[in-house]
Amino acid sequence: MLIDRTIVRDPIMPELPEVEAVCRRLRQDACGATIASAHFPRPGIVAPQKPTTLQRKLAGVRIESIRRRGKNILLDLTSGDTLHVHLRMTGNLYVIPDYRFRPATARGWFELEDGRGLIFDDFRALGRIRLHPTAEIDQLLGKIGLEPLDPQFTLPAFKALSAKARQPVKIFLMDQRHVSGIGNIYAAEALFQARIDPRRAASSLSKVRLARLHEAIVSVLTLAVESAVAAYMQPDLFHEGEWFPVQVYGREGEPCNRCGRPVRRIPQGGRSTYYCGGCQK
DNA sequence: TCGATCCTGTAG
DNA sequence: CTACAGGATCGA
Repeated sequence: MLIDRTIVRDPIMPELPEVEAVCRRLRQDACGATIASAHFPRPGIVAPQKPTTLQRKLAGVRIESIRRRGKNILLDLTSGDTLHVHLRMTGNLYVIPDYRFRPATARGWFELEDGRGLIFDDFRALGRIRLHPTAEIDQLLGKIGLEPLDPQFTLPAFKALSAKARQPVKIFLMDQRHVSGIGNIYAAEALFQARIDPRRAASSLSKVRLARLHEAIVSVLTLAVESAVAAYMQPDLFHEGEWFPVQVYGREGEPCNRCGRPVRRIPQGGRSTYYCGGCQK
């Protein structure tokens, strides 16, 4: 197999800002492109659908538009179907100049009519690709919550959601049924900015804290989208960088940038939560 | 609400 | 060797 060694794309750790950056790049590179053939060397990526079914339905179809919903990437096709891609932990989706020079970690790939390749790159192979009629997509994603950067994500809407949630607020933020697109990093960062203890029940937060958290979510994600897009739109080379000034995530034991006390790591819902016990109450 | 599961890789 | 990794789903 031919292996690409010139185009290096590190895993992008996809939460909302990174997925948004991928979508913007794809709109530039893949909108209007026609799929000549589809290939799924790892059938688990499309399960429970069959690779042969997708191959049949995708051949000769044009990509009309590209949307994002939470962490989901939606490619609307001229056939009336929508290709639904979820990057999970380590996935990436991008176009390369020649489909033959794809990386060994391409778990799904599409030969485009002009010879380029649309690559679903995911070394851990946890990501998913599905094909559904466009008309059914909204229903399939119906359980997904509000877009945190949409105008509908108002403080009253956020308040109404949190009032019903007995979960710790960190778990609540990562629950895609309430607000969509927030993952482990940005949940921790928003809570730090809002100075809220991640262990507190979402429904127990005061008006003032809720307002602070709402504002923190919007400002953290807005900054992260801008930085992620700027980094990802670079044409040739992309490396994961310090595009977001991380305050607590992954900084266990290091001094808090606000009060100097060591950042803590605790398990929550089977994941790590990072926070400062000194200034997050 | 927990743990297992899907995978591969790295750090300790 | 074990623990952990930014996600999501399933069953107990």
